[in-house]
Amino acid sequence: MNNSDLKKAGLKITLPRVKILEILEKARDRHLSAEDIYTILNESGEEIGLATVYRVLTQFEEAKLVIRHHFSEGHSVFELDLGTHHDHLVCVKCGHVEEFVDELIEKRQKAVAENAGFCMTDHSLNIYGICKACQM
Amino acid sequence: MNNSDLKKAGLKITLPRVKILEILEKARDRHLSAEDIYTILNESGEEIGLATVYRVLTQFEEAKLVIRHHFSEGHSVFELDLGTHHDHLVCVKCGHVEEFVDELIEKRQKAVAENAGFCMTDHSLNIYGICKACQM
DNA sequence: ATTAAAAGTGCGATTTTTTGCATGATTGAA
DNA sequence: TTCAATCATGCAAAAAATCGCACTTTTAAT
Repeated sequence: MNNSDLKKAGLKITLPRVKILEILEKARDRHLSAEDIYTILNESGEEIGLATVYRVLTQFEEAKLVIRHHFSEGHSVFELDLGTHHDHLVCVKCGHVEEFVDELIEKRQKAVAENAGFCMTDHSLNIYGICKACQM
Repeated sequence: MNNSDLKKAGLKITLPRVKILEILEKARDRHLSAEDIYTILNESGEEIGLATVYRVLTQFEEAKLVIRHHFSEGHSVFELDLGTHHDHLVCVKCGHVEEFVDELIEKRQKAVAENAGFCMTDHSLNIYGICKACQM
């Protein structure tokens, strides 16, 4: 995920966008909220407004550079969209996120949608719990 | 779901709470947001503040009278908690919600969590698509 | 019925997220 | 390079969601 991906998406290459992409790259195991990203930017001395962070993330979502998730915390969190579909295990204590794919579940989802007469466009499965590290 | 359920939850029986429960009862096929409920209250002439609606819904959630969902629209929506776990098919056009349970998916979820060393506390599966009615 | 304790409500203030607008930066063509 | 067109940004203002506090209402014991 780099500047040429921005270009492809019809977005100009600007400091806020490059920095935000970098931050998302470095946090692949931990999905970040807009506020998280804003804090990280501030701490590294970048003078980027919170409004810009929200705006950029929304644009990235539209451009399919990132995926927005609505975990049960309330606010949205974001991760880079690497094109490979997956579901999530979310630790409710530390926020750690693990990804998984289960073909059987995928298959059954399709079947459920079909049975109900739905034309499936998307789906999201989140399993919440306490991760290994937090159990100790 | 009635006044005695409020009592059991340690909540006093007040007009806002009773009215909000009634509204949720009548909208079982369509999950409502706080704003939706506020609008319905206003239209039926009740002078209940938006803050109260948010507060009551949060209390209901804590009391396990309602379940809060984070569908992809962004804001939370609520449904009565009738005690039977289920997942959701959500129509992205009309907001219609259908419930389903698939034992195979349930089983696989447990297995996935276990394999990852997670102690599962909860899970949510939403399938988004166009419902039968909206396809015509 | 009366009443005191506890809990709930509405209002306004606060926080969180989004938007509008004037200024400033990026881009590709000359 | 330079320049004009276009798009982005920051700020302040607006919406959306939440919280604090003074005032009511509910409750259940009398």
